[in-house]
Amino acid sequence: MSTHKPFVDDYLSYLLARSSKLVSEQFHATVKAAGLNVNYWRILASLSDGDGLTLNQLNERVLFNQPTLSKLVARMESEGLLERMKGEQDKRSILIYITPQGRDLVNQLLEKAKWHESEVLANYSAEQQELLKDMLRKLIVTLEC
Amino acid sequence: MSTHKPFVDDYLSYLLARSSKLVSEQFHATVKAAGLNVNYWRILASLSDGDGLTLNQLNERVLFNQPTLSKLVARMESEGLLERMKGEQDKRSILIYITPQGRDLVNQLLEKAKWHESEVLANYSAEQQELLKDMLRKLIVTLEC
DNA sequence: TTATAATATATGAAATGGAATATATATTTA
DNA sequence: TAAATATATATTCCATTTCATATATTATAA
Repeated sequence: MSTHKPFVDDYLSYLLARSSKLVSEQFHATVKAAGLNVNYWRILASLSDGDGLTLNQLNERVLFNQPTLSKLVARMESEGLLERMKGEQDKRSILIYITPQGRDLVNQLLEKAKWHESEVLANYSAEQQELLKDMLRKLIVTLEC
Repeated sequence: MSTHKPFVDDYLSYLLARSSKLVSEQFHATVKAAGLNVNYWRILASLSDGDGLTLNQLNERVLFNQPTLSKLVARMESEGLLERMKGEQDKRSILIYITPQGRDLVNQLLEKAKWHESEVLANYSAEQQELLKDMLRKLIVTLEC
């Protein structure tokens, strides 16, 4: 009898990638039903608790590539979800704001996202949920140095 | 004084996506130095502990799209990293094997991946490391139902 | 100051990825 | 068994992303 464990099942990066993909894909259907794609959703969610970020600041949160985010933001502006304004103090930068239309969309989805998360974590106690998130947050801080 | 916590910093899906991306990107430099891209690496790592998987079986592990994996595997075969063989019992399927060249590459990287992981997790006790991985594995099982 | 370097964002060509569909084989049903 | 349906993989076409670079502005140095 073998107790061999496949490499990937004990490899943190794989466990993170797999769980991340599974969670986000499960919610994808809801996002699409609201007329958004996942990238739009991630951008709006990242701006939801405080907009007026520059493109670079936003990019630090969403972790796209700068040209990718640049194009996505331009498209979202043309679709009425975001607004871009030249920075006052630094005229190279652009500040990104959510429009009322974008706000409506994201607010609906924030509710659904919280509900989905509670479904995903239904088997975990409140303490375990916090523990998991804390470990991930700690990991993120470590990795950002 | 505000204790407001941004939505995304308390949102599991975001924490997973962010930590996943940060971990894998940090290792990306090593992968590239070995002459691979991340997709190749994920495919080889997934086959490293037992090849001869069908395209679909492999796709369940790497979580790409079937056409994407199909093309990647074809390319990797043409570059001498993999070999494809028609299935014996089911001739629709193809079985995917690592070539000696692919094996050499992945073996080098498996070592480095383990080392990188130990760096990433240096701040965690052995118990905490297992706890984190166990929670992620449990999450994956939950999500796959 | 003016020249030089650095930074923020945008753009264009090329590579990549995804949705829909084709092809080949297997399975089921009548 | 023949026809219909299902499954595994490949392919085509198109949208998106990426790499390299351009442009505009700011900061630094001579």
